[in-house]
Amino acid sequence: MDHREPSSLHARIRDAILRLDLAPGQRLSERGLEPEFGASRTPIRAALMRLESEGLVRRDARGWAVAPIDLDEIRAISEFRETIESAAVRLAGIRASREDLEALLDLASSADSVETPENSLVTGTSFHLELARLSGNEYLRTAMEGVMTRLYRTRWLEVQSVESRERVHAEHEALVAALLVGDVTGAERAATSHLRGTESRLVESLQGSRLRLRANGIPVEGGRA
Amino acid sequence: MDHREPSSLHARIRDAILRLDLAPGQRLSERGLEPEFGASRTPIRAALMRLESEGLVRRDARGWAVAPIDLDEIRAISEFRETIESAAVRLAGIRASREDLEALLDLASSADSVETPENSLVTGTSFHLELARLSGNEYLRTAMEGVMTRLYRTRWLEVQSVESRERVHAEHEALVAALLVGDVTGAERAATSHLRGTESRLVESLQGSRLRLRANGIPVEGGRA
DNA sequence: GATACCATATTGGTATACCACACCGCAGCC
DNA sequence: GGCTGCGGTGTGGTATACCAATATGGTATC
Repeated sequence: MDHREPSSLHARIRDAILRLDLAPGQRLSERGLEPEFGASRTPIRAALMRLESEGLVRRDARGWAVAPIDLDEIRAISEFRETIESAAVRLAGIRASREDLEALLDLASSADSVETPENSLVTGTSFHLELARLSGNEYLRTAMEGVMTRLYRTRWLEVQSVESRERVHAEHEALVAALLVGDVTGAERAATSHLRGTESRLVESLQGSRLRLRANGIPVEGGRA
Repeated sequence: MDHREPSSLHARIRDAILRLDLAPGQRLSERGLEPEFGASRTPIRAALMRLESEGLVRRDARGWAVAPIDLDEIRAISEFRETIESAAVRLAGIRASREDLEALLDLASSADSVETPENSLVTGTSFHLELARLSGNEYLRTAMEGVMTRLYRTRWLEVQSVESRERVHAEHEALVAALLVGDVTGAERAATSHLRGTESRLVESLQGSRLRLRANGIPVEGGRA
């Protein structure tokens, strides 16, 4: 690290996991993380417990491990997400002000989200999180946050190609456009088809890259196909 | 407690909160809980952190406090719950086996759930949790668990009258009955109207008992009415 | 050569000492 | 009499020592 570290320990370990610096499935030990993150066991333990509740880290009889990427889990989360997101769209359609929606459109239209995978990932996350916030329901927002966190690592695959990034970009814009003209059912439909397309492409890439990921030492569990 | 304590520290503090032995809003200190629960700060701290992630305890600049009961939050959770529950019913209608549904009907029909407030509370919680489990989606189940936990304390009010308990009992039976004959939309409708009725009665009782609760030193925040 | 056993290192779990900060009350000064 | 400053007390945050359980690897024996 060449600059100071303003983030909390939790945020730093979280980022290491989300950026795949800590590989899925990798075992972690509290003492082993001490030198790496320059903290003692107590705060590291606290961070791990919080990460456990966010689904990024697991604890078993043998100790801690970075949560593996599991195809069946991805499918279940995607299904859950569909519920959350369509409720969020519906409520946002009722409650969001025009200014809110225009700000959301700005976010969705942000051109540089297409430029790099990381931009696309970050902007896409913000978009869905902001949409959930506009539902006016804090619990929907929190649920969406959990979903985005749990899907983040696999979405690295989704944003690799510029075509994918452009498609996501366009679908986000279309969704907000529908909301802006008061077409809530259209927006819901746009959200659902966006998610279904995204999920199937995600699962496909994941299946396609299982061998590659495994070759890099990243275990990929589950998956019927 | 007249019997040994097999439960984890987390479960014991959780129960104390849910049974209102620890009052909503009450401040907690890590050292203060040591003698009360016979553990040292480290595990108490761990339990508090977990309870924080479950929404039963809060942390602010001044320290820890039992989460207050807030009318606006109840409304938001109820709205969130409607989303979760109707998705759960729909998926359970698709995926649950006949045996699963019959077991659920047994649970819903259990006569002693009407007898005492505590029975009604416990059985009702199990019912909705089991229903969510039958959705086959672990994330829906977890979300339902969070919802039931957050609503548990206010539901003490709902289960006071025998009429309430009987009504809940009947509505649960009707919901499963609809699922058993394959009437998924009917079951969804039953769930939604059940929740809406429950919520409005809940909020009403809560408003009605604000003064009483406050008189007992239990703070009740929020509420437009 | 295989197997059983024992020493050891590593794990998370717990207890506790110390720290910095913040609030509160009392006392002394203006 | 009121205001200001200072000390005491209580808070969570951190570091660390110790414990029990377990996995592991090497060695000795059969």
